[in-house]
Amino acid sequence: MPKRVTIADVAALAGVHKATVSRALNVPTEHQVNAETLKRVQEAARELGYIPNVMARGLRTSLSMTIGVIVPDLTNPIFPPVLRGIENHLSPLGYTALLGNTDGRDDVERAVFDSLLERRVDGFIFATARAHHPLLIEARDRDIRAVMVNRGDTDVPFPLVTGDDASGVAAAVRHLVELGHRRLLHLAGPSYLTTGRVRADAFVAACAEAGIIGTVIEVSALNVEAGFVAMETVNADADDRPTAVVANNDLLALGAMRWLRANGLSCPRDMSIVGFNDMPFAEDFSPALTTVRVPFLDMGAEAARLLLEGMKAGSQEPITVSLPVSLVIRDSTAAPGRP
Amino acid sequence: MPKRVTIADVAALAGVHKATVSRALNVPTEHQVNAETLKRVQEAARELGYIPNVMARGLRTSLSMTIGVIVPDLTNPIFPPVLRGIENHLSPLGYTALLGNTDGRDDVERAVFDSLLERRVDGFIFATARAHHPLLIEARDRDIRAVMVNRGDTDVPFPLVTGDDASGVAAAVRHLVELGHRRLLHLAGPSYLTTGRVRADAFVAACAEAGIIGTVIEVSALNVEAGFVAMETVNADADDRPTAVVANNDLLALGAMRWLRANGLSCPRDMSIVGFNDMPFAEDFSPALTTVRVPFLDMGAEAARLLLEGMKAGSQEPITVSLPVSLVIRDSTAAPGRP
DNA sequence: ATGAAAGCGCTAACAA
DNA sequence: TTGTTAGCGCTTTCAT
Repeated sequence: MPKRVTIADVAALAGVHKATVSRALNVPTEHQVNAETLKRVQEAARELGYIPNVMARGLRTSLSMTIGVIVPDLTNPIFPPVLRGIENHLSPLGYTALLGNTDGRDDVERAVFDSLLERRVDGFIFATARAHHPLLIEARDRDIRAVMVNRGDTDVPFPLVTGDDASGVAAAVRHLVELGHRRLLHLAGPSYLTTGRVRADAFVAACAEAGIIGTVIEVSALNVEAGFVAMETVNADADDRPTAVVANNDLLALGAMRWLRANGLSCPRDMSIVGFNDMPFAEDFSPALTTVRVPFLDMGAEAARLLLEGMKAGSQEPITVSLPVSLVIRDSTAAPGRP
Repeated sequence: MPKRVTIADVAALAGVHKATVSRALNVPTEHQVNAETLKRVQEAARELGYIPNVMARGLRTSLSMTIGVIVPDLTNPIFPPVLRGIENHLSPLGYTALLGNTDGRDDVERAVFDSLLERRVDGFIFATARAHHPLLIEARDRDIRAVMVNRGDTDVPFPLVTGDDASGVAAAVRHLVELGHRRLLHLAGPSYLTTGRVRADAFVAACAEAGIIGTVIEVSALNVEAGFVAMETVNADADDRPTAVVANNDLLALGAMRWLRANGLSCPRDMSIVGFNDMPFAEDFSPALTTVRVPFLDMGAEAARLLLEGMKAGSQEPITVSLPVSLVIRDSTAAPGRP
């Protein structure tokens, strides 16, 4: 809509050829331009309010300087920090992130993926990986540069940036055992998600090591409702019900809290709850949630770094970068039977 | 990275001219192509895995089919729903949203704005408007199509989509008065934000109408810390301290809650609190927050609709669309002096 | 209904 | 150091 000033206009005003303008206005080539000419071009550009056209440049260089970021749902509070981390790393390098939500649906993810391909993104960051994900397999077959974040795929050789889930769960179990808990319940994420499996395995292992009883229930989805529903399988009145819950994520933990309330039970007096992620405002929940903090900002930044590295190298090692997590103890955990 | 199939390859395989392929593959022109040819082209495209190059198309049509969305900070939980609303409206129409965070800094916003201009976005949605915003004035001078969302500018004629703030605040005050409160405090947003002023004015008006005492404190920023800090101006021990707080948004309300806790006071027994926005998980706070629900998803969708409408029309009426809000009563409000 | 030709704005060889 | 030339992949007159 703004009147379009092109490189030709700048060239005319500066009295040089288009190519010289191009050279002058691009950092990597500006040094091969006479200092005076450079100044003249820059002034002409400023005077005309010249704004380079990234589409034209991209067409010529076959580089869009954009990265496609595919997430299940941006309203899940863990993803904004990941995205911010990605952008923090990309922006200074001239890259822009193109966001796509899938709502957890394969057909939507396909559409998003295609749309991003049409925009010729230079690489992808997937937060939607799962076991044997067809889309990731296709991406690999197309020889696309990509990185997975948070969750991984079981059989696709893209780099993965994740939190140290096993340590996190182990720390949570240890914390509960130290408080005196002996019957734990794990609200496990769906087993087709690597986070679901890894954390469940770690839970079982940690319980075994501590010599206590650890039950696992697999939820149907990673949201508050699913957490509530999963809790309905425990008998609220039984004497041998679990005294503490380790949830696959904070949303499930929230669901468990709501279930307690709905059944006239109190957290942590009647049951302790530990979440995972330390999502924003977890400390403001009722009660403040004990949870495992995952460094999502760093996670995003590291994913972006790794992707760019792979793009530059022209090839990618399928390494897994595991970021340290930490247990944040708040008010949702206490010794069993005590407020 | 994927091997690049162009329209020429498709043309060759289908045995037609490039132009025919272009016509066949674009919905608005496909009808001017012979049915048989059309089929042949589509098959060739599919067989080769042809993916149109949006950059090339954009260069030719000078349409990028992208919309720039500028928000202060995506990790503020009210913005993801707005963005989702925008995308929900844009995607089916072939548009993509390009997101930019400003962190509330003018220089960052400038950079984001410029970067979006370089990408030749077809229009803007600003969630960063404020009184006399220089950037918006510049946007208007450049004859750019834009819409403001949530907050407005005082002197720029772009359409604005907002919640019905005045009604929301009035409902909150009425609710508190009905509970028996007579001394209210308003944590007002910065006065350079239209939301800050509009809500503060509505608060004063509502208190006047009810014939009660309404004090206003202007906070320095719209976050939890600022809410906490602002509350430190009230004397926790005084008998005539306010019995209820109406906060400009949920984050400030949260800050007020933390201040109560820090001062050994209880909400709602010692002080009732009403937020604004009904951000995600407001119902899980401690206590569950009474607040004014704003339809952010609709807000985003309406902003996108309005923008596209203005783009098509070639001109924009500076109308204000005010979306209805509703008071959601939870546990943070009660009669004064009672639990 | 289809083809021919031009050109969107830019960069990258190659010359000079 | 600067200019010349060509072309990235697509759409769009204008012919046919």
